[in-house]
Amino acid sequence: MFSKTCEYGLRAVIFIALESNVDKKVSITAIADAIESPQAFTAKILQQLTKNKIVQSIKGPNGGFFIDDKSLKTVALSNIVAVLDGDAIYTGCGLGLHQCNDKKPCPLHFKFVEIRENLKKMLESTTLFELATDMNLKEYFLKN
Amino acid sequence: MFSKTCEYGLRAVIFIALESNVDKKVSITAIADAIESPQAFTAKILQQLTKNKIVQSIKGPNGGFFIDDKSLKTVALSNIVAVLDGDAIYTGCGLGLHQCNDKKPCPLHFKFVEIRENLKKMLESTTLFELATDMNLKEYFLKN
DNA sequence: AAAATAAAAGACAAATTAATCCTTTATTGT
DNA sequence: ACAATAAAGGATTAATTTGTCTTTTATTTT
Ligand code: FES
Ligand code: FES
Repeated sequence: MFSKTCEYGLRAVIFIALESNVDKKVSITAIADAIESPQAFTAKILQQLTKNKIVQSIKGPNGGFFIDDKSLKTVALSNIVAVLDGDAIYTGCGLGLHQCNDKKPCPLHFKFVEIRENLKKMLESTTLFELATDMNLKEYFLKN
Repeated sequence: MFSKTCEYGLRAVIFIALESNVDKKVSITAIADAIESPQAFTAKILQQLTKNKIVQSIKGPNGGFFIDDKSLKTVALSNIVAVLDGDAIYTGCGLGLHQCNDKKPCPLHFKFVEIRENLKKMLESTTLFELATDMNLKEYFLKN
């Protein structure tokens, strides 16, 4: 479904969101440990997300990654996926045609678009704030 | 969503199904041309599908690929995806946890499982026969 | 100012996926 | 039997994704 980059990215951001919710910044070491991902690789991913204003970062002692209150409420999972995997998942043809198109549909088009739209809506409607608060109520895991 | 292998495989099989519906066999050249895919690569994919009894093949003049009437009715898209991409798409965690599990769910689990199940059901309920007859009624495309 | 900390940046390396090319095997028609 | 046809099989190459390692830049504490 998603690339490894995107999987690690989503997990990392969710973890940062959780900590940001209690005003903590987290280092790349702490993140890689919490989500059980290759540290250097995860650092690269967070670099991209920082450039794209999904997360914020501060260098030096007591620095680290965090997400400001506004972003926490406005950033949805769809935004993260768009940055890391592009929008093929939102607009691409399930059978790999160059153009997904109602007028020139592949045999799976109408069935596939339905699934794709549901996925899109789900990602768009899931904000970091929702996930962060939800994780305080129920037990969820970012590694296993 | 699917690998290139799977995309080409699905398109190829749908094309073969269409032709088999009118008792025609098709060569790898005709297939690659019809679905606009790299010929040698598509040949490899069909080799796998032949081994897994999704399609049948006959060598030599007047040979080619085809799908027998029984397979046409019993083979669903889910079977093709399973052969070419494995079942990660049916059982894997959306955030890439090693194990997707109701008891130790990732933060996206319950929302993601719903999407995943819908995709699974769609693929399971779409048979080659349905696609082949459907394509005779409405205009669908296997390339663009 | 110097040392320590932590992310950013850049250059590589490894692994996987996508794709090609060449040879072999099976089948058919002449 | 022989030439032609078409898939099967094997080896190789190319491209992309995944992952590592080292250096640089920014910030803070002493
Ligand atoms: S054309 Fe294939 S999904 Fe739209
Ligand atoms: S644990 Fe992540 S989808 Fe089930």
